[in-house]
Amino acid sequence: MKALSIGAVSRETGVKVPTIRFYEEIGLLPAPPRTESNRRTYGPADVRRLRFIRHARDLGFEVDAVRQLLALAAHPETPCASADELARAHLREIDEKIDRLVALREEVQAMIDGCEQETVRTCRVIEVLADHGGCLPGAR
Amino acid sequence: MKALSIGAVSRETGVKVPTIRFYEEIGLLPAPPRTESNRRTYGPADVRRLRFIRHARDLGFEVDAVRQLLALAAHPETPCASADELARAHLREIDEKIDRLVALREEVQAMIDGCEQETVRTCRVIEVLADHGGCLPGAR
DNA sequence: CCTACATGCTCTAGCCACTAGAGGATCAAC
DNA sequence: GTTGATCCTCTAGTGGCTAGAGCATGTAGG
Repeated sequence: MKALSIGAVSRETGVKVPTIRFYEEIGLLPAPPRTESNRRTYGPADVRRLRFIRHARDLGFEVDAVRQLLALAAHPETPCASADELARAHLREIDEKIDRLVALREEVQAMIDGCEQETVRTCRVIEVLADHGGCLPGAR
Repeated sequence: MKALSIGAVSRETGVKVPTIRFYEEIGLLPAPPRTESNRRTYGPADVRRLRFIRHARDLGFEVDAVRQLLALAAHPETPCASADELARAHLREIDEKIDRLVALREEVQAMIDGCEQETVRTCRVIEVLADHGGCLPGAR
């Protein structure tokens, strides 16, 4: 009926045209039928799928996780424990990232606070970087 | 006097051997002299520079920022305002990342909380992804 | 002195998730 | 019929490394 061009789908979903083609390439989105002149034609199901993908990506799920979530969404009768577990794992990752960033923030803030705004010779920022207290070789 | 091999420098600084070579390639670390058999030989200055680089990278400074910080560190007489500004800009970036992650965390948490652990058909995780409320096309 | 094995070298390719650009075909509107 | 938007494929680039192939050296034990 009303087949959509890739540009129309892009406007509908907010996913950029090259990204849609990329998702097709990596198998996130099925390859759609083409017109006589070789243009991709999409239907409503593709739009829904792309929106799903975009939401998951926006929430920071990795492509592999999105693939799993899509597979789960395709089987409404299965228990949702696996989707839940995916989300929980993702939450743990987010928490870890936040923790790391907060620790980092404090270190950078301390670096800035210590700086007396004179010359580089006495600059805390440079000094901290040049001789990081409590640093062990290989403690990465 | 006591020239260090790339492996020794790696152990001293905690920077992996291939990474040291990579830093040389991108011009963060000067190309060191070689032995007769073409092996890199490093001195104390290289170790200091690498440590500086590693600390800055550990603190999340991008390579370009590290380059600028190194240039500043090389001129002790210049005012440190630029180093300070680099660090402040970095702090702002960290804050933005934290804000975004915290917002994300809440959204994912809400998604998990709403899930009643039944089948995928009623799973909030899948549902939220499939139909994200308040979502505008292109609002990325 | 010989033999392992570690370490070094260069070069290429891969990771993630796209993004950018070249060079060309096709479509819609005027 | 012409302009300009959109589409196609293909290649290459981003950042910051990491991994591996295939080879040449260095070092320690026997």
